[in-house]
Amino acid sequence: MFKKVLIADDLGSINQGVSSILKDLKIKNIYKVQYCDDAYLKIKKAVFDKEPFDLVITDLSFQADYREQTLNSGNALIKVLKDEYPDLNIIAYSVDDRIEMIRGLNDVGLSAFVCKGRNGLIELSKAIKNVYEGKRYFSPKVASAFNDKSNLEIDAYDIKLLQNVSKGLSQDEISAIFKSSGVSPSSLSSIEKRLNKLKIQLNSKNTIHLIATSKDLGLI
Amino acid sequence: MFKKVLIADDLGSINQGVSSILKDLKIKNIYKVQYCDDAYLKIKKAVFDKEPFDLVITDLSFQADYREQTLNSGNALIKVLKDEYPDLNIIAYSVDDRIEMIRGLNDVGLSAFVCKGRNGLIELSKAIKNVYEGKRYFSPKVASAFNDKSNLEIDAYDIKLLQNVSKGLSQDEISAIFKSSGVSPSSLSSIEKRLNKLKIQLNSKNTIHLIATSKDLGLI
DNA sequence: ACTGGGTTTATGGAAAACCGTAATATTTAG
DNA sequence: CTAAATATTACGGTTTTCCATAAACCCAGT
Repeated sequence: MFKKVLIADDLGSINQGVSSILKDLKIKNIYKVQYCDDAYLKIKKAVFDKEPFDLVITDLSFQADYREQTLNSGNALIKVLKDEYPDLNIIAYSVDDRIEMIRGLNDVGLSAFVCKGRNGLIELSKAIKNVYEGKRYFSPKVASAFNDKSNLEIDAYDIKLLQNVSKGLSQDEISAIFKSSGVSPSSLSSIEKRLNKLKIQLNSKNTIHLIATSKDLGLI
Repeated sequence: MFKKVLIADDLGSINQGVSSILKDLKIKNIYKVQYCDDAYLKIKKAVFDKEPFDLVITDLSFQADYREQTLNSGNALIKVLKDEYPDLNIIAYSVDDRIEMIRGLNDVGLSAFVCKGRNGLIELSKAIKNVYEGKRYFSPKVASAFNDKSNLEIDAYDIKLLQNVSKGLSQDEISAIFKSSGVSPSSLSSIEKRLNKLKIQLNSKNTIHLIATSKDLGLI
């Protein structure tokens, strides 16, 4: 198992149980930092000292405070690290699962992306094991953003539509609701078309299947 | 918040982060036991000493080993405890979410039932807070078994049916599959009828809604 | 063997979803 | 401003789901 791991997270009380997870995995050398710059420097120094980190687990969003920072987000940290140390294993561990946030990361060679909150710790543990075996891991919620060949662009409208469908409303009813609440497009035809697009993107056989996979992906 | 809590779980490495959860909640006196009998005795003694436990968190399944036990499951422990100390707060924390396993518990006055694995820790934390406020908490996966007025009798057949539906198969296709694999009933008509029954039980408007709620409940 | 009660299956009509195509708006580019 | 591209809406035909009713089957108990 990994021997030397760095955790970068601005929350002082490192999230529920991450430490215990690492301990369960028999990882002895655990280092924690609360700033991206610190993480970068610590990693750089470790390489210089010929005792590099095996694994870095980092949050994405770091609160800004009085300390002036060069790297002000996990994204930035990841990019610069992957640039300098392409072989370094990095796991993003974030509450943020918005497609926008994530998208910039899907080609930097992240080893894993785990969503906090949901299954967080269990998934993190699984992720670490996978990464140790040379595999990658992505939380179901965001797996599509990384794995899917199709750059699925699912926007707020799609989500709203899926939610309404999943509540058991007929496409006709949804059309009426959209019309009365000024959401566009609102015609039955457009709704059909949009659902079709989603079916193709999430390759689902029918609307039921679409809702099921949307649930699995955590889209709704 | 609760002051004195007992955790009963046969796994030596008390599950990922339960301790940290309790610490986060500022609970100071945490006791752990690995056998139901020990739990029972410890609770009895605490009452005798006039320092009773505020809360008991127990697993349901305990591995049998060389030690002869009077109480050999969390269910048994819970029942005997609730019998002697009706006001004691008990939270079941288990991987087991099978209806059969749970059913015996829905009238003993359990304070909460949290499923491990899923959201486990977050839910446990929420459950503890709820219980402290005098409310009860049940993981979505099993909520139906406790909350629903309707004794929903959803059997293996129903699950299989729902799974097939959620995979996007038409009722016709499912009928064909059931016929060829010797599952009964298999006619399209019976499948329709069964889905109707499920829709009523889970009060869903249509099949899509049914699948969505089944997903939410963790039935599939 | 007969009967009655349940379950499984069959049937038919209405509603909704499905799917392709075409018409109409709306936006974009030159 | 006009033409092209794109988005939205409309429409028709097919399939599937939905819903009610009825027939066939299975299985005790008499």
